[in-house]
Amino acid sequence: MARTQGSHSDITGPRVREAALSLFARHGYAAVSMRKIAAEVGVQAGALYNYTPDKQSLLFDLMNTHMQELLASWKAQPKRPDPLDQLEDFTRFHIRFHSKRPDEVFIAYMELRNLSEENYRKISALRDLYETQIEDVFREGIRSGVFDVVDPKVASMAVIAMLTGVNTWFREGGRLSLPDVENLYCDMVRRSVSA
Amino acid sequence: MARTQGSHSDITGPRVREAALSLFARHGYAAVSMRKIAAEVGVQAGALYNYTPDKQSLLFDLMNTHMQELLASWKAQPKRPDPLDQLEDFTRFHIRFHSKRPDEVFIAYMELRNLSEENYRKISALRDLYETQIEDVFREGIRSGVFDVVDPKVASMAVIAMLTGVNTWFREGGRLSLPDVENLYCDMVRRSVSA
DNA sequence: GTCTATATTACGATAGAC
DNA sequence: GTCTATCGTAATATAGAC
Repeated sequence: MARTQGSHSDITGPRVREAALSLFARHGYAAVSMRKIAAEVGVQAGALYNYTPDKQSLLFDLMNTHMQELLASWKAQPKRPDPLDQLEDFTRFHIRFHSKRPDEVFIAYMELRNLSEENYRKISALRDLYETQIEDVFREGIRSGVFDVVDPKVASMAVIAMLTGVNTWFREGGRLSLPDVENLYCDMVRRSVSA
Repeated sequence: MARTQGSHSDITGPRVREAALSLFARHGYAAVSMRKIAAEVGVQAGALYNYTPDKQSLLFDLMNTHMQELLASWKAQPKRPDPLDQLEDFTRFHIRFHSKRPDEVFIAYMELRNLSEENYRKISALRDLYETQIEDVFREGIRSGVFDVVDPKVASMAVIAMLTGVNTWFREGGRLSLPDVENLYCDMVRRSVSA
């Protein structure tokens, strides 16, 4: 782990972010010191400040990058016309995207309160934007009559909570494969809101 | 807040727990110092150690009490014979119990990683016990044919995640009353698993 | 039972040498 | 770009006076 002197700006930068991601996810932002991040990277604590102005920015960058990628990924998906298909697509997308990034997801949900006020507002806005993606699907499906949903906002929160919960128990190589899980949740989600 | 000297063992004890509960929920276990808890109670930091051997025990006590009360409360409920009714009862119970204790719930979900290994095992066992309560309902309903559920374990995790998610957005006095929310979730939960 | 005082350790961040 | 060294602050926990 320990290294002697040398210049590695192009390598160290990403490694700082990776180390922070992993340590924040495992122990929590408040419990992880800059010294520990530095030790994981293999540099001294002072060297980290070549890559981030402070610890708070490190946290914000991780959460912001995650949320931006989440939104961009969803918007890049081909959109099928039937709201029932859109709901299935969202379900599979959400499970797949989140299961591939357990650390990012964990941080995005657990460390909101450790953001500065301004940073919190920015991340919250991105979360709201993501929630309206599925909310809009519900509204469209209510209008067209394929969904029997009284409150699209509540339905959105319920479905997202249910899907995000997969990350708390699913492990690759366990009893169920990821496609198995996707199919089970597609079934439950569709039935919970179908007319 | 600050007080002069005096003996208040019967009052201070609960106040220490209350202060820790509120502060841990708002800022996170790792971000809250014993000094801040003491300040909230109105004593000096050293005085806290009359009521807890250390900070870790304070966290464990809060989580353990919460989980014990959760299990005892559910088991004290009258049990109706039909699994469909049991599912509705569980849904209403879970939402009601959790919405009344937002701080305890928040800590129970967010601070697992700050428990010592031994304490983590104890809390985990209590969580498993709670999860099997609804899992057993599903198994019974599958046998009797009222549920169409392929995997009762997955269905349990899905339903619990969905219900616990209510705490992230529901606020008393908002657009919806708690009975409104209960009804909406009862509907979704029942339909997601019914034959 | 609570206080003051303190031992010991660690924190985030910065300065200046190389 | 990274190092060593350090500033100023705050952490958990304990000791002994009242």
